[in-house]
Amino acid sequence: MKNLLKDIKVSVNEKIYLKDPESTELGKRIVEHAILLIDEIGFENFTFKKLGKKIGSNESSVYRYFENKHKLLVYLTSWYWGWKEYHLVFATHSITDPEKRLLKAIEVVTASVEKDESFSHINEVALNKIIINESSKSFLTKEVDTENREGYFLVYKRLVTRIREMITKVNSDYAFPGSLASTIVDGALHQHFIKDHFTSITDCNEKVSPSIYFKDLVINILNIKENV
Amino acid sequence: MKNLLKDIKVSVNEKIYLKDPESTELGKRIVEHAILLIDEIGFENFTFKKLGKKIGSNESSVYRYFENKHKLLVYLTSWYWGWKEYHLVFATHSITDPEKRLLKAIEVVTASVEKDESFSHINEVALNKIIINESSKSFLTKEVDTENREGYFLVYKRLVTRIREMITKVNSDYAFPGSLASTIVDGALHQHFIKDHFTSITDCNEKVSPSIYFKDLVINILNIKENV
DNA sequence: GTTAATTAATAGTAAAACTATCATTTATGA
DNA sequence: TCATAAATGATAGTTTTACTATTAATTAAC
Repeated sequence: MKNLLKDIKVSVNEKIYLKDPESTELGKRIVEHAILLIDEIGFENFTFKKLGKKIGSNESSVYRYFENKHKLLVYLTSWYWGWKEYHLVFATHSITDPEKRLLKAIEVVTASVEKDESFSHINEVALNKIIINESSKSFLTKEVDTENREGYFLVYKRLVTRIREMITKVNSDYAFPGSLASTIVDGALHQHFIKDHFTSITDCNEKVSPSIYFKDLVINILNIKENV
Repeated sequence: MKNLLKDIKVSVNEKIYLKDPESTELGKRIVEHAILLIDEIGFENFTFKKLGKKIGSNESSVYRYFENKHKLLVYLTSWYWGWKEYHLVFATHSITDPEKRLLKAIEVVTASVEKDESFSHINEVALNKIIINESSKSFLTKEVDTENREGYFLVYKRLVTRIREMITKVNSDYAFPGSLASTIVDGALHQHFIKDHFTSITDCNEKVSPSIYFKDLVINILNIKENV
């Protein structure tokens, strides 16, 4: 699977960038080091000036690829969810049993990225940390409705929709498949965050992953039989 | 209940502010209009200069109460969760049946604030909108561990802990009471957000509230009998 | 009614978040 | 391979943010 995924280009909505960073060497360096720098100093402290310095390039050059750092964050989250979607599709397409399929899907979307799969220039481990710590800032803005209309969050919504459909396949009587699917995706990021920072309010830790918690949750809610 | 709650002072960790805004008229005006202004223009666009102008006062005066706008946000979220905690305690303390108690607690923490209860100078409807849209920014920072050690998030964690304990009372065999409690509190905010902005990925709407979804979820997970 | 505390007004700084211009390097294709 | 276009780099400049410092004016307290 790793090899198959290696050569896939994750496609991101063209409106998010001014110039496709995948189209040039500089663009790739910008994305590569933006990920490392945001992970290192946090999104609030991240600036294009610092990024320019880090890649031995210029602030103004970065501005030719992304309007501002918010758009860059939207780009990174969109890329991440697109990448997760590929993993999900690959990991589940050969599974015919709906229950097994759903559980595998949950495993994929709730799992944290442990080692860099070297998908081109992108460090997925660092990117995953950014998604946990920063991604909600990409939509928690006053511009969310305009940007949503422009399609900035399509990949994310499509991923949630895929899980919703799998839930419905398992139990068509369940009344809240969409809410459950969005709770799993958002909730997993939240559990990952609090297991690292607010340990007292979660049961997740090194041994019990958010995956285990959410699979158990879904098994209970949808009345999946034990021997799946 | 409304009258009882009216005279309670929600206490916020002293380290969060430089000078207690509840102690002076100006302080109250700062908090009152900060809530309205952040709700209006969003946290990113909010500045102490704009707030000073709005209250006919000075930027420098605001700085005497709060170090910066981040601390002000921490203050507001802490106040909100303290206020919610009072509601939860009042609404549940007379209920002896653990299952009914838990469901009432979930109702309280997942419900959106529909009308201003006029708790002194604070507009709870606007504040609730801020909690939905901005509150996660208060802990999604590089300083989260330091600030957590200083007790900035104690009220929030205590509220989650109360729900965790209620869950355990209902079903002591359930393995993830903490994760479930935190999922409910965080997940409810998320459902409120997406029902307003990403309608395609939720089943919540004007008729189906996040409360209904989460109560059903908990009933299923903890095997609560129907006639509660 | 004096003194202390609080608030208001003003000014100033450093950095962020850009925009604009022009020089230089690199790529393309006739 | 030379000319031209495109991309990048360097520099400078603007506005706004996020403060700090100082002093003046109010208000409160004893």
